[in-house]
Amino acid sequence: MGLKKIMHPCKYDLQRHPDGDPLSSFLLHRSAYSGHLDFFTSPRVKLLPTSVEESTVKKEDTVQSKKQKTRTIFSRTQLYVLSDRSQRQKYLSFQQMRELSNFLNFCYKQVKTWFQNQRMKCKRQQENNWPMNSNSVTQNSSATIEYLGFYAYSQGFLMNAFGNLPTWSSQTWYNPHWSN
DNA sequence: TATCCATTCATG
DNA sequence: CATGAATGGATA
Repeated sequence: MGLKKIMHPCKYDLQRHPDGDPLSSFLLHRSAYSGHLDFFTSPRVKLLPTSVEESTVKKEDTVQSKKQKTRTIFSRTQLYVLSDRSQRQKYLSFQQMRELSNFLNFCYKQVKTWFQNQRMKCKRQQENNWPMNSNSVTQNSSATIEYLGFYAYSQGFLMNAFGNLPTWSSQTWYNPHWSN
């Protein structure tokens, strides 16, 4: 009727990770976490040590309560998993994306969007005759191994081998709104 | 349905 | 200002 399309409530919602990334904590624990791991020493890593946590502050009550597009800041771990996957596989199917989103704890839509943007970015670089130097992400990282092994990703099974998920399992900071 | 693409717009 | 997540339209 009068309403063309219901605005999804998930659209303009504050979309920040309360925590930098639970994933990394988990991964750190899983791997030989000796003191401080350099972990993701991606060449493109920007200096944001506490930034992640700082970024958490959302402008919730700012007067600018207009339709602000929220730009999600993915944690380095999440980005790593995403890039790693994108390098192997350019296109994922629903299932794969859903599984991935499930693992990373954000919705399918976000994964899809990320992959899309990633493809465009990649394309850009090729068109610009980029030197194609440094391989972006570090080739090998325990993260991938852990991540693959833990979730038996290739198998298509979504089960955690350890049974007990840390507090961050989901629900704490998972927005049901975004599961679109 | 998803993807491509230009564009918007929040962040650093 | 550059990067990049998210949007909307066009298209298959």
